[in-house]
Amino acid sequence: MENPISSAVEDYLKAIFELGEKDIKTQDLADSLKFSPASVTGMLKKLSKLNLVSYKKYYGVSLTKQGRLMALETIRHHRLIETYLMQALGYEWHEVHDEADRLEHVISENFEERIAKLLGNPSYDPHGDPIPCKDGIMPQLLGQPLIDFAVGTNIKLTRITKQDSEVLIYLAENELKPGGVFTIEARAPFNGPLTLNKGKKPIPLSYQLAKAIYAQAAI
Amino acid sequence: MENPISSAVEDYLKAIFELGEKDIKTQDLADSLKFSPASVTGMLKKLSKLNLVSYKKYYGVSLTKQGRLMALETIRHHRLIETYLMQALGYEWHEVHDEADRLEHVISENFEERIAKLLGNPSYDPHGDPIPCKDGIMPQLLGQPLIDFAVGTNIKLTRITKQDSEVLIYLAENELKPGGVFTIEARAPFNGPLTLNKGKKPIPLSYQLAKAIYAQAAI
DNA sequence: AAAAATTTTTAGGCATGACTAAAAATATAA
DNA sequence: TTATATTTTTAGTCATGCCTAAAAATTTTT
Repeated sequence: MENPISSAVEDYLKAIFELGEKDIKTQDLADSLKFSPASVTGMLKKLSKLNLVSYKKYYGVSLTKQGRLMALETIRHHRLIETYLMQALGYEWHEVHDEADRLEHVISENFEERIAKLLGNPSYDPHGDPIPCKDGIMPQLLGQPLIDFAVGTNIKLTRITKQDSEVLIYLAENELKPGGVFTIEARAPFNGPLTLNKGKKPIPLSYQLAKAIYAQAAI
Repeated sequence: MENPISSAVEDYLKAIFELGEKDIKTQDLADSLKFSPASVTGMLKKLSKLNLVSYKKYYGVSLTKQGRLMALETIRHHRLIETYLMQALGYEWHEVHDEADRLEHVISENFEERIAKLLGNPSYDPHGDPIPCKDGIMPQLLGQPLIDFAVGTNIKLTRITKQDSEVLIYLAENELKPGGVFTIEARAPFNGPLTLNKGKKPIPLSYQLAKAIYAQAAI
């Protein structure tokens, strides 16, 4: 009767959470999970029956309070694990995501607590993503997209919202990670690339990429 | 066509390996895995088709070379993880087994290598069980069962072949773990209990338990 | 060696969770 | 507003891997 939650369910809840507050469309979920829309519909019915999701046919889904909490727990696992892999096991930035995607479903409360404590209960992971607290409270998102800053501004990076290996390797090579301080050197018109500088050589970033990198104004 | 190996398959291979060299009976496997004999038969047919096992109906199973290597890899994962959990995360002895049983199926080669290196490529886990090398070579088993030693002998514990929480808690409380040095103080006749001593108070061990604890003669 | 007991296998089911193809609903265009 | 296009759902499959009940093979007893 009281079945344990499967990783499939956890993946759906996480994906719904990450698609936002509004009513999520079947298609968007299917794209995000790389499943067929038909499969998604099937699972949504199941999640609905489990009261993890509120689902209106042809209209969209959103998480119930319970489903949201469950999504947050998985995300907490994921982000703690990513932090731990880098901090304690010397993983590179681009290596952590896939590993965390598997581990997040199997670690115990015990494991979670131990690594959280060891890391000093961090509020942000190595990408600058907030790590939800155990009570489901999410630390605030820090910063705004790079493209929102004027040329000449000094900024401190807060968050990188990309996880493609190639991008992360490029960024890591240029020390573009949360905490890094740079100046916005230039910005080409018509959604052209943006150039950062740290005193060394300038670092060009495509418009798309600059939209995915968040920062705060710095001294 | 080329499917990834499931954890179910890994569990079967591990169980077969741990039941020994000889032809393993369906019933023994079923008991060990806590599945019905019918389910075991079904899976054995599948493993046979995958060339992981050589299976003769009504007779028994044993691992093929390939299956053995796969079993050893899972066991290596398990034992490295147990070692890591205690050494790096401060787990208690009795907490590691279940956690390792879940993690062993999902960690990457990368993870395995990193924790192995961090631990200094250990050859034995916290229970004294040998950790297979990556090439499938198993370090030798150390020691003999406690009941093989004469009263008065000084012994060094090498291996505890039990994983019941309660037993492990009892043993840990009395510092009975691999490396511990004791004297065999007494042994009751007719397969009665055995008493160890370390200068403090004597530690009684049931015959059954004493059979499951291995040691070497010490100074 | 035949009968009885035990073990193992076969047969048939079920839950999970993916898929494709076709039907139905909704949204867009004419 | 009707026709067309798109999205979503339904219907039906399939693989995995467990289960129980019954049949078949093997082992033990008499």
